[in-house]
Amino acid sequence: MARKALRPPLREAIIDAAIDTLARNPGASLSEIAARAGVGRASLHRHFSSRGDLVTAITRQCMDEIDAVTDEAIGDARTAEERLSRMLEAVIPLGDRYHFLAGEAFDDATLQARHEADVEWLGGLVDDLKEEGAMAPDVPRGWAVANIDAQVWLAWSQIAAGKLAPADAAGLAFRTLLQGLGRR
Amino acid sequence: MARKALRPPLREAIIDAAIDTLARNPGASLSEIAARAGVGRASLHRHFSSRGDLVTAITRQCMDEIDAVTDEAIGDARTAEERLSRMLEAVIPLGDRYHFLAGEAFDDATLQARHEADVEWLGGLVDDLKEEGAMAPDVPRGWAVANIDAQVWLAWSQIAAGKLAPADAAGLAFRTLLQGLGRR
DNA sequence: CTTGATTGAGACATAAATGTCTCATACACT
DNA sequence: AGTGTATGAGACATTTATGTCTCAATCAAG
Repeated sequence: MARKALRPPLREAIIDAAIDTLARNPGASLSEIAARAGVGRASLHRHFSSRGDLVTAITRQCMDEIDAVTDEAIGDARTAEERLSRMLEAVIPLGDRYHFLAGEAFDDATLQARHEADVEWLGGLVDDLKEEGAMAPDVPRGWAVANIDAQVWLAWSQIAAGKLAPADAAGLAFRTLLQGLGRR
Repeated sequence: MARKALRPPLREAIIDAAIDTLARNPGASLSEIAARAGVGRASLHRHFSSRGDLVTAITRQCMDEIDAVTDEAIGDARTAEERLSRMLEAVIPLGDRYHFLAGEAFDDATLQARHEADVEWLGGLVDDLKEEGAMAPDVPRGWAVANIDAQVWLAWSQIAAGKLAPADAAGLAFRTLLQGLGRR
């Protein structure tokens, strides 16, 4: 036996290449993606019937990675503040793999629901932060959630542009979220 | 006389339509843009020889608007903090017209230079904020600049999504920048 | 070695966007 | 009314991306 799971490391290669390529250029062609994966374009179509299929697959893959990484990073955090900090440290380095998700319209209903669940998870974190007193209670929930997202992708893009040391990124994002750029 | 300047309000209509359309979907076709402008596709090509031409034109237009609006808003501001506040109030409402500029690769050298000048202007504002003590001196300049940009487009997108009242947006962005989301 | 499945290369048809062109119409100006 | 310009509609060729198909080569398992 041992068929389905072990045979094609090629599918993974294509997904990786697609993530890399589409992150740089969301409009990249399947030829580009196949070339980057070192794979014939026909073989790409053997694994993903359409472009939409591929996009759905990499979206799912990215969500899996993010969920896994954050779950693992947050495991032993005792406070919401700590959870936020750990989450930033874990997720920011993944920016180059998933920031293309921003603004992506989820045609797949499952992914749409999952994304909403992720947003809701962030909302819960915001609620907890407020309860702990780490976040001001009058900050709109949606604003806080959107800001957390924005800081993650901002930190990543600064790293990618060589303007920020990877080691400093998470701390800076954390501080900016909770204290802003102001003095003290 | 009175020829060149007064005749074609059509060029403006196309530019407006292009800004609207491309803001929603950066990959929109010229047909879509022409249709939204209520103009034949051929007429679009009479005013803009290529897609690149059009993009350059709307980029310039957006930059003009932003510069004009901020200059006017900032006129009588006495402190850097006040300049930041006024700038946010003035620019955020324009978000739907120019946020597509983010991540746009400037093929035109003039626009590239102009963009860099705008970034540098923001950098100067950051410097002044630090001198005034409104911003912590150890915040990296690039981080602060990127954050200001991010707050603008974040505020706009929250407004566009109906999650934030336009009247609250600038204040929230200002507060988030200087005090963060933290308590007090 | 033989068998079967997977791959790469490339041909092929289709669809869509782009840019050019023509022509009849509408409009502004005289 | 007469003239000239700008427009809208649409035909046209070109390019590019996409998806399907075929065929020979490769590779793994028996």
